[in-house]
Amino acid sequence: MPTGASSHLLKKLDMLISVRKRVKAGSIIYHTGSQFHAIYAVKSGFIKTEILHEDGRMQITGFYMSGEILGFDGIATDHHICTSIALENSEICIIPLSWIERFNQGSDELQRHFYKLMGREIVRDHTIMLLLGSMQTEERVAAFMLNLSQRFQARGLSPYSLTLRMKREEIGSYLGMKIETVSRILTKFQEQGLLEVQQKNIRILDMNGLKRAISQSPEI
Amino acid sequence: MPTGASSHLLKKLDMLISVRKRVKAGSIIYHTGSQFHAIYAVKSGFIKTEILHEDGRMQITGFYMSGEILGFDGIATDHHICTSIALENSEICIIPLSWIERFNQGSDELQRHFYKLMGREIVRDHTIMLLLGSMQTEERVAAFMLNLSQRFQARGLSPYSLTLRMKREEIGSYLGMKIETVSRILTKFQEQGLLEVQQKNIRILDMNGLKRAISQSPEI
DNA sequence: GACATGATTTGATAGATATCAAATTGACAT
DNA sequence: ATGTCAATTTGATATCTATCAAATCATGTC
Repeated sequence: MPTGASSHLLKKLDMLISVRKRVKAGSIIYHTGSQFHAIYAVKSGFIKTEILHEDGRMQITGFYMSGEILGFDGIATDHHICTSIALENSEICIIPLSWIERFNQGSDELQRHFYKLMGREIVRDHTIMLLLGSMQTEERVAAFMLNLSQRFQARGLSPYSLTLRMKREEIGSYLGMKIETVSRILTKFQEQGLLEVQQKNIRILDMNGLKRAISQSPEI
Repeated sequence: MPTGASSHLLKKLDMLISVRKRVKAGSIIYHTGSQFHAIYAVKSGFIKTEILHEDGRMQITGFYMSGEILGFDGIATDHHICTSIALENSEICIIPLSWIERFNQGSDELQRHFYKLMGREIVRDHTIMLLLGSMQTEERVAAFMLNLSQRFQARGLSPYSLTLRMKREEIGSYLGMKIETVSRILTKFQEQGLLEVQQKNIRILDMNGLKRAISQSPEI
């Protein structure tokens, strides 16, 4: 899974762009159907994006933390297909479309960076498709924890001590399973000595064990 | 689901680019790990892309038909994360990265188009994530058939008569289910009078019935 | 501290899908 | 036509996950 820290570009953007905004936990950054006019870089905090099907079904499509960029879902149609909501008090950088286009005219490098950022979103999505389409629930949860661990580590935090900002239900939605299943698997991992679970605080006790939990597919 | 016909840009590209190539059924257009240097527009035929997990698991991430563009999975890391294989004799346009960048310098409109094309891939991926994460197998198959139907229609073909270019196993991989399940559901749909199935030829008998098959999720 | 509320966990059971095995079909070469 | 091989379908069963119900826990309020 991609670590997601796009430090190189973000440093550039940081110098160029200073349209920062604070968003409170629970507040909506953009919602489905709204006009697309910017992408958003997370400076601090935790953001989720979710997509809604006509029949009312909803699925969380991503969790974004500092250094990651959301909002690309609006480019294709000029309207966002997702809703993005802050999971805690967060700080975001607003990067208007017009800026992107203007910068691109001037800089080959920046232009290529934006392509890469979008490309990263595509890679991330494909990884999730693989996860949802061909892994079992335990494997998905293990992959999720390892992914979070890597992203924490990429930010200078401990890869062994995770503070979840989302509810069990949101993990379940993201991973395509019910809340009870998430809970049971966390309990099981704890019993196996892979994790220590205390509400939203997860301690990874056996990193290799978690990795093994992914690879042990029934087939092959 | 997105229809995927990006006729507007493709007409432009058609005039600008004439690096066409014929690919035989079964041949690989690019493979996982290979250097990214171009994206590919399908002129005719049918292409699949698949992603491979370290432990050997494989999943098909997309089927591409005329007017659709593949290869964006390589932009993020400069190396493709998918392998793309022609499902029948096909014709593709090779659009080198260098051309894209050169064009963008000159034309705002083309530049925006490329962003939109990548954005479309992201929307497509999110739709599949929703499908894999929160639909049951019957609903997924129904959604798949309706999606194909729309894409056939967008190309001037009958939306009621579908010729599948992929095997049942490939449908299963794409939809996150086993081949037997695909087969059983097609049989069931046929018994319900929704479809007429003759090997790879599908006739849609009840379009609204298929749509209803998607929306009837157990929960609301 | 007792209470109210929402989140999470746990248990029992039902339902959906995978697995395994076998039969059938189709395409193609001989 | 006949045989061969791959693809597909079908059936019986096992496994996994969801569902429903209840208990427990955490948090904030009075």
